[in-house]
Amino acid sequence: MPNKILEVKGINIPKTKLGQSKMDKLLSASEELFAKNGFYGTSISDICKRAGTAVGTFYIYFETKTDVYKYLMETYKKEIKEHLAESIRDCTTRYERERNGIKCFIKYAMTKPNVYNIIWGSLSIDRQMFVDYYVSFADSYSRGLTKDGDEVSIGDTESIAYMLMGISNFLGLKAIFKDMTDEKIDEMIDETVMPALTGGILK
Amino acid sequence: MPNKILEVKGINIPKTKLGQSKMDKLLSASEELFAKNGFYGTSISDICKRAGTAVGTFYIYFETKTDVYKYLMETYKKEIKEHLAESIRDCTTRYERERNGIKCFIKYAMTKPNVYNIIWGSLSIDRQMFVDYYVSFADSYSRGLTKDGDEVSIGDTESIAYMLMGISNFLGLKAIFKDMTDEKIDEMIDETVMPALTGGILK
DNA sequence: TTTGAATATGAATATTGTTCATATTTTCTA
DNA sequence: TAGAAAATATGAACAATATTCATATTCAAA
Repeated sequence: MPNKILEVKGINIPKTKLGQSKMDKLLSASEELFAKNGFYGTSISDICKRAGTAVGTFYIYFETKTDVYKYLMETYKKEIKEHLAESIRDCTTRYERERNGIKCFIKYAMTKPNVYNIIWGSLSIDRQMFVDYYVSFADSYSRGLTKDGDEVSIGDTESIAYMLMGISNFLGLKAIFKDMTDEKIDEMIDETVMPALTGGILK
Repeated sequence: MPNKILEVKGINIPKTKLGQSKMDKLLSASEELFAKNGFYGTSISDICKRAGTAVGTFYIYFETKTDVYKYLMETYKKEIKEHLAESIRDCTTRYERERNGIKCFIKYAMTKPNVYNIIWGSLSIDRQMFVDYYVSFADSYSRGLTKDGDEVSIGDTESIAYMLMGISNFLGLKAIFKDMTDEKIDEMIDETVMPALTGGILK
């Protein structure tokens, strides 16, 4: 649950203990209700009811309903980047970085299936948010791949980055659809995905 | 624009010329407005204004606003499957089928950038629609790969299918973000993507 | 303790998705 | 072709929603 409050446009950071507590409750309630009923299946009054606040309180901290959404997306983005950085910290080869990164991403997605709702759903809510998210992600990825250039297939690094992002994201989807366990995920990555990444998906 | 009317739950197919003309206009208006302003940025009265009908007319053909969305998604699904089938019809190797399939998908996405809005956005609107779409897509893909098993990397075919779907989808995203020309797309596939698919993304 | 800033509140407003009673058009039958 | 039945068109009315705002309460610093 969110405890460190991020600075995001459309968000008014509270300045007192009372305010922080109310905002925290509003954020948790939003996250839970968005996960259960979706963005548009959740009304502000639903959120406020669960958070134990009046509707007006919501609008002290969030300028619009979309802004809570943006805030949650920013939270996930930050969490994913931190998890990924941590997961590849001690790796010495690109192979290891990819293996750990993919496993990490999928396992994160499993604990928060809501990431897809939030990130992909942003296309319906605020296209620019969606574009910024993936462009920024592809940029970091691309830089990393360029550094490890001698361990990566020839060609345009940015395209390779998009390919790898696509692989992680869709394997995450599969894991969610099939409700895979951590063991099943490891098995999939070690026995199918990594061999395909090194030996080629097509023979 | 939609001319052959699909049978979809929530849709009432018109039985007269007048009805068909009205429904066509409502569908075109919906498609254009969803593309420009998104599903939730478009109101029924917006759609009806543009289509030149009364609001009540909308509800003769569509039970809810979400049902127009479902209808458009069904249309795209059908179109994509047809385009893909056509693009790989004369191929003799898996390599050719993948190359043509990926190019075809990306170019289709370029002509209708709205596909992502519709298909990925469906996560926010009707999760089951989204799941059904990709599960059914993965199933077909998987069956195709199994048939060509000797040309495909070892391991679980279904996982490979998800990897390849991820690759196509994210390269399509890149093409849209960067507004790539057909030539640039061909270049990307031929010089970066196909070598990575056969030689391995990681060395 | 005092005082201004921060916060809380929920009734009021404008907009939306949806319904429905009524009017018109189309199709089919006699 | 007449005319009845089915299909379609219409927009005012309704319930639910996101957002605003005037007022009341609480907080934090002096």
